[in-house]
Amino acid sequence: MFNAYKKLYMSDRQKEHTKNINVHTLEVDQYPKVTLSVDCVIFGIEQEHLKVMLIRSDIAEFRKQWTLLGDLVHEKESLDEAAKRVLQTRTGLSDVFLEQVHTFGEINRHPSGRVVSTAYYALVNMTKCNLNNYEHELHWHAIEDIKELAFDHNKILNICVDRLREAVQNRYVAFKLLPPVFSLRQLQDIHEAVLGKRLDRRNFRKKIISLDFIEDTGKIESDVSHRPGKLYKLKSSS
Amino acid sequence: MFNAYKKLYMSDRQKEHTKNINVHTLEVDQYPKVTLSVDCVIFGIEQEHLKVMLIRSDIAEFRKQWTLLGDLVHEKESLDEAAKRVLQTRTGLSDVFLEQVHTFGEINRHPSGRVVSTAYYALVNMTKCNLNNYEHELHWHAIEDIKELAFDHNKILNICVDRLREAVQNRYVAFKLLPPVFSLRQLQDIHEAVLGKRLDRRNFRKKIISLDFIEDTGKIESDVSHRPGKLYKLKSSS
DNA sequence: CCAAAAGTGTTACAATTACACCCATGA
DNA sequence: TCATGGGTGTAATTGTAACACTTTTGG
Repeated sequence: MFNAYKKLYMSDRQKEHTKNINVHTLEVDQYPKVTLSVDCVIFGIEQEHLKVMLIRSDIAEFRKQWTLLGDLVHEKESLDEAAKRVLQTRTGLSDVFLEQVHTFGEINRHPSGRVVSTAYYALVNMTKCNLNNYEHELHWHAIEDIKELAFDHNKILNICVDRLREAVQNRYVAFKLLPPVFSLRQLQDIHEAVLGKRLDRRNFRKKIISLDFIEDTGKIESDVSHRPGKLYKLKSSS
Repeated sequence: MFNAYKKLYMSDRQKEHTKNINVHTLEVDQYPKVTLSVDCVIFGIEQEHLKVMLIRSDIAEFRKQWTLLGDLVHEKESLDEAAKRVLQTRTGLSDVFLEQVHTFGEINRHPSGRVVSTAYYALVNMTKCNLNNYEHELHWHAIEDIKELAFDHNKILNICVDRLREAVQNRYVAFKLLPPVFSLRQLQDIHEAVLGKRLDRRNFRKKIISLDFIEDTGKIESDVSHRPGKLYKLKSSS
């Protein structure tokens, strides 16, 4: 009743205004639509270097420039599903670490028309990837060697690298790359590659063990030409 | 040449496959499009409580339920611009703290059809807001009192509250709410309201002063019925 | 002089960093 | 026996958390 009363005092212009600005009060069919894509920043580690998967663009404006792996979002799939699909198509992998980072909605970021793109990043085991690199030279690139990418992909890549580093340091997502049984050296190698710096072995061990995620299997490495390291596994509660 | 050679060995199915999955190699006009919206979680502080601006939905499915402030993204505006526009339209404010958080792309999140929505959050000075609450009951709600919202807006709100708390603690965004000259009590009140808990006054002062963002103006509060606090301002280097 | 909030310093605890020697293995 | 990397502890530093009394103002 109080609201009805107020409405009497609302000008037509105010009404019009209020009506038009709230999507949640209206049907959406007649509204402008845009093309949506996902871009996946697929990270892997090889020889203690953080690498990212790139492909050659062949649209005219960016001929021969490298780009991230992306695709348009289909009509009947969510953003997360689209990102999983791109990852699965390019690497053959599913069930890997994949997270949304940011959505890039500038009007002119794509030369062929308006494309809003949501960036995801993934951390995958490169040795398990099944690359389909017949066309467009799908390849891994060390991040320190990457020069200019097509579109706004340098920006996207930089944001995703920051996010990956944050996730490795604070959420220990590097565990997701490990085999069921692993040495602390393997884990430390991943951390060092992602962070791009060496870590103190003693402090690293102390920290990881204090997290109480892992337990000693009693087994050790074999076939190494030095003292073999202990092998650990995730605690069942993790 | 190496690539051309490889192509000879690529099956038609592989070619088809590779071509279709990379948006960056194709024109986009013929692709499926979706409706894009932004949802703004507009935070304010009143009486030491964190509040958020909500409005009543009037689409049938959610009649009378509260929703965040959203709108469709226009054809010629970026996501950031759309979020600024929503904020400006609802509060009359521009130049406030506003950041993108996450994009929600589930297929059935909106009952009227597919709407992908990018969530932003803002922290505004409630006393400067010029609310247009004639229709749909645009109002502030204390976050601890919020029950069920329309759409997936509880989820969006929760993620944005977490983000705001992180930003206040680690990036000190509460400074953005302060007038040019302020007391440490004002700053602490904002922190306490956002975090939902009391902070130790001595530790808080020590921490803030150690950041070296602010300097003493030499002035003190007036018109308070107790010992007046010192007034500070941001250092010019900040 | 009373009520209310401002201002202030020390101690304990936790987390992080720096650092050097011996050990187990394969070659 | 040598080269390689594994395994380990301690001390210094830094950051965080807990805690109580005196001061200044208005009423």
